[in-house]
Amino acid sequence: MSETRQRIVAAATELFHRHGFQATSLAAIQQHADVRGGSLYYFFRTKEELLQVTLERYSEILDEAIMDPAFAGAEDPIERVFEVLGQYRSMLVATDFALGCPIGNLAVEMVECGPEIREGLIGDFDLWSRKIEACLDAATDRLPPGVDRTRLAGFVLVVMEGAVLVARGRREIKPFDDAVAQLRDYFDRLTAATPSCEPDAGRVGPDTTNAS
Amino acid sequence: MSETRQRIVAAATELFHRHGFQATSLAAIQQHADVRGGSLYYFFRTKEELLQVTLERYSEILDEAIMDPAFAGAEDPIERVFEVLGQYRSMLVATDFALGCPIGNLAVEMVECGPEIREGLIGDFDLWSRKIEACLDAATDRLPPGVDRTRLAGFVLVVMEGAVLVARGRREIKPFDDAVAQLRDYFDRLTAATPSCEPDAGRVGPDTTNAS
DNA sequence: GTCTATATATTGATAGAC
DNA sequence: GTCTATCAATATATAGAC
Repeated sequence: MSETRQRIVAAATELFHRHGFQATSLAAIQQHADVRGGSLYYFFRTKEELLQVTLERYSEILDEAIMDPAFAGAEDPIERVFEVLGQYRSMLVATDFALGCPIGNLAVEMVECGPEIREGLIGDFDLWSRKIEACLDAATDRLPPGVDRTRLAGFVLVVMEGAVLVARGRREIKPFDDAVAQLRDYFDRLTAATPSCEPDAGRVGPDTTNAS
Repeated sequence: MSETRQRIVAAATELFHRHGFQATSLAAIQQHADVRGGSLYYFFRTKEELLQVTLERYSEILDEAIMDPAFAGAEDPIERVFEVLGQYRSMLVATDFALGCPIGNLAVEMVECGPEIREGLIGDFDLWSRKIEACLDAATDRLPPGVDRTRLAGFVLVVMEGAVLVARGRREIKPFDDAVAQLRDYFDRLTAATPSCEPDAGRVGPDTTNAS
């Protein structure tokens, strides 16, 4: 693995995340990677081929930057799900909403693209969902018997992407926090739900709904 | 109001929605509006100024294309919320995932932009949320007493944006349908919830969770 | 108001020296 | 492998005739 190639991928990874695919020129990538001239084409035939490699790199970063620190922040599997959301919150606030979800951004931007890009996006979405689903699997006994955990994990992904999108659009963290609080209320009701009327069913109260 | 100007705005409205802001050239807009040459600059000083007008136009289209037909499809206020989501589903399927939410797309794409664009995006988000909130207000008696309906309306927006984003990224409608089904389950649990243990609390069962 | 013609900058990509 | 030099296309925006 050439060290030059790594610098190019690292630069593309960051700039595509920050500015998007179209808004990032190859000249900017070359400058950021300290590679002069068109020697970028020695490693990648087109800009889209570079994006393809970047999408594979994002699957590695997902663990390093999101999942590992989130899982280290909590033992409880359901709390880990919300720790993951907390990682995105931290990224939004720390960068003043400059950085959102790189996969979500590209899913919006790459309307017309080759099949390789599409497969990369789907692969990253799959990876993300599976990590969350594993948490839900570990909490099976606290969820209602009939819950489709794959579907619920997909719902967490949808809420994360939507919350990041709206928060970045509005440039304020409140809509993100509100969405997470609402998802928390849903999980509270799921974990409190019981087939019949049992003592601790009283947790389904109005309080959890209004928690800020 | 010049008729030429209207044609330009209509062309920009469609092309920005379909291909995005950056991917739409002014030449394409001129061609689509049947306006030759740079006479576009008689009405708009910059491309971003044209986008600004387009954002105002989207607030009108929201009623025409989404809210009016959705509200006509159901009398029940909560059903109307899900009819709104159904409108986005129809748009995704009918266009083979080419058209998503124009506001959501621009919220992702317009990272660095002038304050006018930001205000336009926020205004459109506000308008959308208020329409949903009005539905929730009409269903106050069926929701738990303490529910923050503004926050719940924001959650519906987040789920819609996230569901459209993931469905378009994956190019399949299933993640959208799954997210809507999960939101439906949440609403079922909300409307079934009662302060204490009452007869019809049995609706909080495992069945609703697995409904496809 | 609408047009033609064009300025100016930047884009992704290529050719070829070393 | 990495560089310099450059191509051809396209972008936004402007000037000025009619």
